[in-house]
Amino acid sequence: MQFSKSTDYALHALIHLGLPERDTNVGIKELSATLGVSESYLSKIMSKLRQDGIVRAVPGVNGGYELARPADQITFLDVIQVIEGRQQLFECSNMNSRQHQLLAQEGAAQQEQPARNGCLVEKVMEGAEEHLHQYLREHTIQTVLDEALKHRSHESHKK
Amino acid sequence: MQFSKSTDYALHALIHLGLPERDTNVGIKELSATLGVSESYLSKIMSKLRQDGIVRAVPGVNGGYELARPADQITFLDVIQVIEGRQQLFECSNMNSRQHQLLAQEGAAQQEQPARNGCLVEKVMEGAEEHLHQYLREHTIQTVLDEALKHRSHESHKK
DNA sequence: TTTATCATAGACTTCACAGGTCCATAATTG
DNA sequence: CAATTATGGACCTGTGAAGTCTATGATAAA
Repeated sequence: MQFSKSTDYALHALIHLGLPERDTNVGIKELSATLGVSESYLSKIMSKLRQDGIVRAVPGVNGGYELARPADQITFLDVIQVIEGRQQLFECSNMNSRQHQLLAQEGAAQQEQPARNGCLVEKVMEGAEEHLHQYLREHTIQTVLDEALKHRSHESHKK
Repeated sequence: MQFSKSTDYALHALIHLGLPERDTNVGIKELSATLGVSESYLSKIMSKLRQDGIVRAVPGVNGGYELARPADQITFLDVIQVIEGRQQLFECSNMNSRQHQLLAQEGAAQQEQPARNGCLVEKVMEGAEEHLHQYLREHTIQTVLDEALKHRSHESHKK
């Protein structure tokens, strides 16, 4: 149960694109050199980000990538869902086991409750996932940029 | 990024052990029949739970498993960490990339800040993980049992 | 219009691990 | 002792993460 390295690379790449000093397009060479990942592998990740409208890409000389929208409108959840997919964190694998039938016995016997209300374990997990998502929606690429710049200015202030 | 099926099985097995009607030990046969999983596979999961002190096991005739402590003291987090391991949700894979050096440049230049404060992306993720864990600590096997029994009594009340 | 530069997409490889089976062994009770 | 139950290890298989390589397509500068 861990986020993939691709998610790591994607987030770091987006942060690089969001740094204020560089307003022009950033090529895959610079990105891969900065992150320490191969160009070919990082390319696929960037492609995914482009397909989902997180970044824009222009080919040709002086081409490269740039953020498709302001850094404070790219949430951690956005990035994670693009790379990891949108499958839910937990999925009950045996909804017609004897256990689930037992836990819903009365309703089924009298046909009063035709809508099988799903797995109780799954419900708890859905709550957990929603909590997690809420947090990840509140944190954006800009959040990290702010933190980085705060450190910098704090250091240069001490000087 | 999904919890494994083993976690699913473990949680459902613990719920079965926590049901009030059965006070005696529950064998692997009954468990596997109830959950719809093979005995051999479920055995290994139960062994893990035993090694971590979640359940007790007694071999021999009329042996089986029982909860090692009250159901309200077995949290979802406990179970998940036993099965999935205790590795963190996110780990920055290239802490000495050019990007991290750039984001910590001033401090390094003047040697005033020898302690490299970790990756900023990782920090956000650690916050997310802590949120998730908090939720998972607040939900126990008893939480699900209560929910299940509430449904039952609600149904029989309508009758 | 050619050419160098860049992104894109697909095929392919490697490796680790989830998911699962099977068997031999040990412990317990009647 | 014998039947029953849990434990541990060896083993198999499929899938997906992680990564490389190559051919193709788009673009801008010369």
